[in-house]
Amino acid sequence: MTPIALIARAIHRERTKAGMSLSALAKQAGLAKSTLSQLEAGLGNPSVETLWAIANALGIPFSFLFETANPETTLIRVGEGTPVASDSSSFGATLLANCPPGRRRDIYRTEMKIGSVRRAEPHPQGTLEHVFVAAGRVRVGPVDLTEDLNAGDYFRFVGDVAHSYEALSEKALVILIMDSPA
Amino acid sequence: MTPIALIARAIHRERTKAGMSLSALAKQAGLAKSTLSQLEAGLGNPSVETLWAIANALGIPFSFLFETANPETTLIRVGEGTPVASDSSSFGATLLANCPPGRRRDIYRTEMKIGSVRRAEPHPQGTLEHVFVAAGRVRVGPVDLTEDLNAGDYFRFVGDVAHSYEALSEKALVILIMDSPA
DNA sequence: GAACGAAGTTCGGTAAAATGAACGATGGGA
DNA sequence: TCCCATCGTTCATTTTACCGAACTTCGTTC
Repeated sequence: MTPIALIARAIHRERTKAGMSLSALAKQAGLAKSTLSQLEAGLGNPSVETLWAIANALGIPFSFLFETANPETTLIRVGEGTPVASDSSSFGATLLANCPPGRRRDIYRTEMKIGSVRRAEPHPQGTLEHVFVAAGRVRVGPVDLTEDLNAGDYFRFVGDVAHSYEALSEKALVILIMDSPA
Repeated sequence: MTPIALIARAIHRERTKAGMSLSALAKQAGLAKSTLSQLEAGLGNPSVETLWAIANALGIPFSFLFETANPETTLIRVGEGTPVASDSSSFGATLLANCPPGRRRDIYRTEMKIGSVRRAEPHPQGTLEHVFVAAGRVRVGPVDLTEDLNAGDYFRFVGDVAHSYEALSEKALVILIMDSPA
């Protein structure tokens, strides 16, 4: 896979995922339409600055443009889960998720305020999302399978279907781990 | 951090790590020495093909050139970190750590009480520990480089040296992500 | 049906990235 | 000491990525 084809597809994928037109993205990124058009066509050979502008306009991390791209959910409430053996009673650990080979896990801190729902378009096939609520209350999950989580709860669900995030308390802080095929 | 400076450092870091001279890398990658020289100097604005050639010549995955990858410790306080742009002001996300290929990340929830220090023996070479404080205050890190963290803080450090965990508040809840070579 | 706006695709001009040769600096080896 | 290989940098030239405007489609509206 040539890197240009990779990026061409990534740009197109992320753009459509974001629901933006080519013209709109070009304007947002401060690029010429023609530039974007050629990039998505797999022609051209974009520079770093160009890619940076695109990633910014799309609201995605820079590295997303280079990604090649069990449908079960797991919910572990505070106090649930099997503890990992520890010598000290003042130190209890619970394994929430072990990492299968051939996967990558990107870690995000996400702050949410009450009143708006963030709908996320499906991520690439095989993506999992691990959500840990640090503070506040949130409602997250696949659109028809959302869970209400309190501080300390852990929830895992598939990210390759439409899903949503919503703060139920005034503010909420969650750790989001995007788990995708390597 | 401008992406060009990021890449400039990444190229230099990976090249020296590989023990290659600038000239040798240029020849191997099929680029002009001058091109590489300027790139490492933080001038220039490389194209994808140029970066691809460099990554290939270095024998590293393409994405390595975009990593913040200081294998040392990284501390991101609440409110710090470069946010991922979002259309919604009520939803802010920060990328704390992207996942390099060939690594596994196990996720733990850890509860700590005040009064005892947990000393951890070194883990296998190459292990990283990601610590996110959900509640309370903790002191963690390599024994001579501990950091005091408040709720919401994120801290990453190498786990292949002796390190310790200690709760500074009555209770503390942290998410621990053990990041080890696959 | 004509008129309009927004979609994405070509096409010359220009700023700039990549080249290749020349440069001074450094370090062995004969 | 001299020679010469190799290091990384600098500079004129060539190549090309990006821009802006013109163009083609495709829906929508009057």
